[in-house]
Amino acid sequence: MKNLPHKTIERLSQYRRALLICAAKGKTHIFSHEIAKIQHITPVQVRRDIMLIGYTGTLRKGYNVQELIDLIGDIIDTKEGLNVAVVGIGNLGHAMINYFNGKRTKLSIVAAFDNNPDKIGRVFSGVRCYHIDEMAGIIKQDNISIGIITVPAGSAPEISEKLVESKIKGILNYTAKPVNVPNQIYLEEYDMITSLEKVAFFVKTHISDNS
Amino acid sequence: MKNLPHKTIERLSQYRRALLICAAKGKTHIFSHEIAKIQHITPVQVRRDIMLIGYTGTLRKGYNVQELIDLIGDIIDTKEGLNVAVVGIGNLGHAMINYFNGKRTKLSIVAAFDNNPDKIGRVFSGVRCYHIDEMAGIIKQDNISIGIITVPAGSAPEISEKLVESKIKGILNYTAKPVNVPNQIYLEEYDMITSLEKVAFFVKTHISDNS
DNA sequence: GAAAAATTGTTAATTATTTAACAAAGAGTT
DNA sequence: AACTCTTTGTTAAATAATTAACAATTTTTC
Repeated sequence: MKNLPHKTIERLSQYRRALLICAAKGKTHIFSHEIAKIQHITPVQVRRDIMLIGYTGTLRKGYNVQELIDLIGDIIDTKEGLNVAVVGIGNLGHAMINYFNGKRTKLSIVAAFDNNPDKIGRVFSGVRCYHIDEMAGIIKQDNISIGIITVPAGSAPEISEKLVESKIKGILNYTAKPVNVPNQIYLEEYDMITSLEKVAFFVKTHISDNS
Repeated sequence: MKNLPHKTIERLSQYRRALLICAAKGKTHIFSHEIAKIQHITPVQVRRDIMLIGYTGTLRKGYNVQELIDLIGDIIDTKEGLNVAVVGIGNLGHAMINYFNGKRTKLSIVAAFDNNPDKIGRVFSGVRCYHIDEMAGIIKQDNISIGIITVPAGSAPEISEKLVESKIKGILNYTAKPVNVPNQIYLEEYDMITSLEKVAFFVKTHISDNS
């Protein structure tokens, strides 16, 4: 169980989300093919992922929903939780904060940063916005481990540098501009234009090869 | 050159973005290792991707920036372009529209849909918002091929169904809830919580194995 | 003009991920 | 109690993606 594949990690997060919904509906057990259906993947893949984390279901009854939720939590969460900051309170940053509001998770967005004076000091969906220059101080004070970059693409490198200086541990960069960070910092980049262009490509070539 | 790997498609989109910036700066040629540096990948991978699309650089001079931009365009764009609609004008939908504004690309967001009466009829960053019930009509009339779902997770299945009925060809689902579509429709799903949980996991296990 | 350095293009090897195959075993059926 | 069906867990095979290795060739340097 030492080295889980990256893809498995992603799926575990998704399984958990689906399982929480099932639990809320009062479902106590679930089959691999049911999870698979929800996630549009194969039952084998679900079973294999679950095998990798060392959980065992009951033959002909499936997996215990709550146990599986808890186990996934043990794997992907930290006990104490991690604090997160959003840098850039535009629409995207705001969406990010809203997204998390109410989601009970071990990840909490505890601060936001921007350089627009109109935003400094205001509280957005429960998250206070500070000036970017206060970043190092707040990140230390609030023990923030992860920074989400949602500024305009042009400012991304500068922001990422500031996050690095502030001793951040992980960065999620949502701008179209790739940033460079020392490699003890975990960096994940995602860009919506690429995704849309990818969809466009497959629409163009009318390949329909996803489940 | 028939079957490009999915990952290559994504990278081509990213290369092009980087190349456009280079071109704007007046750079006429670029080496594989320069592109690699920008994208944090290896030069071999860049060369291999470029090989796959059948382009050939000049030994010791690198690739012609403009030619490469044009060729990538031939591959991932359609000649006439494709029209896109955003469903759900919350922060995320709004971010999506802004993101695209001014980006010269063969993809145009030409319509938005929402069910909030306050938004119907308004124009957001140049994109008119219609009621969700008008979807089928507008999608047909404006020849829209791709739908981006940015509604609250709970409404995703319903919206996706409406898009399918409207004969959409590709869907990009940004909600945390996976949707089911017939498989001649290309579906791409992305969910920010999963990404953030993934970063958290790798921060937790302080693995620093990305370039 | 020979040698060294740089850089592409490509095949082969490696690694990562998914899928197939199937044994094992519980539950229901006759 | 034998038979059938279902579903898990796991090994093996297949597929996909990345990386290594290196020949070929142009430019630069001596």
